[in-house]
Amino acid sequence: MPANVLRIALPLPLPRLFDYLAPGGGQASPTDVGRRVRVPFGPRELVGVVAAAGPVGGDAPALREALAWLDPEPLVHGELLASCQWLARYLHAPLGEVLATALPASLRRGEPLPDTATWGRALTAAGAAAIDGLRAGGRPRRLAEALRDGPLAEDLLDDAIDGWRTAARSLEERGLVERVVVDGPGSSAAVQPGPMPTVEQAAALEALRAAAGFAPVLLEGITGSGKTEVYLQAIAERCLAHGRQALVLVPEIGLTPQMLARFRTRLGVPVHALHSGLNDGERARAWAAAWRGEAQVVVGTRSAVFAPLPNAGLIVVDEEHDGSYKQQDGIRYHARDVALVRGKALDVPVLLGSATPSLETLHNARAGRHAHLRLRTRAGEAKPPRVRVLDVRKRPLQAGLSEELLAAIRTALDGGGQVLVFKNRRGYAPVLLCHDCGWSAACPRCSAPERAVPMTVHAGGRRLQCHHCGSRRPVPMACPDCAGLALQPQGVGTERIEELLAARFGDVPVLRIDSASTRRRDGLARELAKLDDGPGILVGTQMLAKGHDLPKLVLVCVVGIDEGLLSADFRASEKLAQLLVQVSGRAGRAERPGEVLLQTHHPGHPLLEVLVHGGYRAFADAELGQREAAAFPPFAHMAMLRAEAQKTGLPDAFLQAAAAAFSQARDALPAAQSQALLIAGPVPAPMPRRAGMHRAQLLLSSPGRRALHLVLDAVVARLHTLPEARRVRWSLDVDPIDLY
DNA sequence: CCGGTCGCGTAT
DNA sequence: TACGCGACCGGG
Repeated sequence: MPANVLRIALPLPLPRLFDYLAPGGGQASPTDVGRRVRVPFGPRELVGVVAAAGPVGGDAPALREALAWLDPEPLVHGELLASCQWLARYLHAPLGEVLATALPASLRRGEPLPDTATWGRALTAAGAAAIDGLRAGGRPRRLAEALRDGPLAEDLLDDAIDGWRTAARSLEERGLVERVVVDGPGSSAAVQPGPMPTVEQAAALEALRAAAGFAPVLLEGITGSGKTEVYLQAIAERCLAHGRQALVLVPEIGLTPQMLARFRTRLGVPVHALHSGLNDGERARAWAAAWRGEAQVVVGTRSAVFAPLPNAGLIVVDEEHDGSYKQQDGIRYHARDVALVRGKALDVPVLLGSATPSLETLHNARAGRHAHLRLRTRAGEAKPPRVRVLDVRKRPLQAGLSEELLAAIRTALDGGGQVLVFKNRRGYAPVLLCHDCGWSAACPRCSAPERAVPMTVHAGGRRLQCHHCGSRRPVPMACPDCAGLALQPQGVGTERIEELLAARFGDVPVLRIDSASTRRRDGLARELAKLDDGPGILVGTQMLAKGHDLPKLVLVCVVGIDEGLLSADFRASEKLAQLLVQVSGRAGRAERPGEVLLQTHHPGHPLLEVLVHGGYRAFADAELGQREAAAFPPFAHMAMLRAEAQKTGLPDAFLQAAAAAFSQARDALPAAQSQALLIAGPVPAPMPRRAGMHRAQLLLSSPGRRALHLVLDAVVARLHTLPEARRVRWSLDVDPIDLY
């Protein structure tokens, strides 16, 4: 009988650890905790992380031996392992799955922690002498000239010269260029000084300076007030001056390049990016650089919250209200909340920045759990935009745009300005309707008998597309029901607005921004470059609400907010208010004040009234009052159990069994907690069918977190063993954002 | 989750 | 009598 075993977390949806003997007949020791191992698992092999090592109980089953160590020393250890363990408990998810989410793909697969040297190119002596001999304007010449002042990192060359690798290869063959190790990604020789802090920025920095150890801080600053300046200063003071690491989370890939560039030029140290635009190798390298403590500044999107920080000094969560921080599948963590947990474990301040803080964060600030710093004035000359609500009831609309709106666009363009038009519907038209018989195109995989899901018309009216499952087909020539030829696109999407604006304002560029154009690295920046400095129009969905500065933007038109005003989801108003404020903030960042037009059929809607006259704060106050009255988050804590299956009835059967288990666990609570904990459902999901699956859900809600988690603790392990669980795909979402 | 096995129904 | 598919099961 072995003295010690390895207790290993494996990436499986099974809520337990698996015991193995150490590889090669070696000893298992507590110092192995955090090392990855390759283990046999049934007929296959998996990569796991040692979660514990120690003696095993007397009647242990025959254990298998792990195959091989993958790390010479612990990889996920100390604070990072503890935070992952906390997260696994909080989400009621297996540790192995949390660790798999936390690790970059290549490390999850078992590859070694990569080398972190940054490679670049340098001119050889022969190369320096040969520059003038290279064909002027050619790529090799441009590359050689770029390297004239010294070696450059590969990622900087990526930014500077398209297709430089081919040119480099030919120059390398001729001995003119060589591959060398350089300083680090984007380390900039010349550090640009920042502007003088405003009075408010100085006050915020002073407050941050006073923070010792863990301190959650809400930095509420209107658009243009210079939150980023505060981040930069705080990083310089708290981290760089003391050789400590800063982690900066940003919402989306779209704004990462600009933010990175600013951090690089201002901080003068290597800034490591961690976002979805990187390939596996790049990601693992950035993670490794953080692990080794070499990366002083890590800027990344959601998953970067799992970057190891052996020498942490500060965590920043920019635009903390942003929905992209919540992972919506697999391990459903919220990066802002994980950042707070890590900040506490690391004993460093966590700076949550936003112009429109989430109600959760505002609530925490009011309860005194977070410090609350404000930036109320725009830095420099910039003036806040004028916001006007356009009542379009009974007005004629073209592609959903009123004459008044079109006139305002004309005026803005004539003044040399740029215009942004928002519409929260992609595609040409949201519905294809037969004018003869009333048939409309519905997605066969997402429609249920009780609820037809329309397919959206795309490609200028030639293609149908389902926004829920992605299926596509051509628009039929004739109506499938009555064979009539009167098929008409109904409603308005961004494509149709683009079509109208292009026809109406043929003298200026009209750019439609969609997910295709922004998917590529720097895609959005490239598209926006087409506008240049001249007048022009941008059309897009809310993805345009953030990112890239547009200094020439003088007019923002928001159309189609009426759906948001009427939505049943309790978070819809919060999201809409945040969107409207963020969008409005994009207008008039330069010397001229911008204008925002909100086109609506509900000009008197309380949300618009409060927002336009009182601003986001007034809205948030009112909304928090309503949430409290209705016992919704942040005044209640929720967990959503979702299930789906090909066969109808199975999700409901599973959730019925789960509801019974929850109800039993609830009865074991003290009476006060028991009565306050609500079990709602099972009910069909708001989309009862999606991509061919039948879906249902069960919602738990409790005023106290304690009671909710006691019940989850008691029940979740049992859910895995329910016979009904085997016949469905189910998931648990603690603190769900969307209740669908 | 994943791969393996078992049992049933239909094709041969 | 072969094989394809779904249901079910165990994994250390």
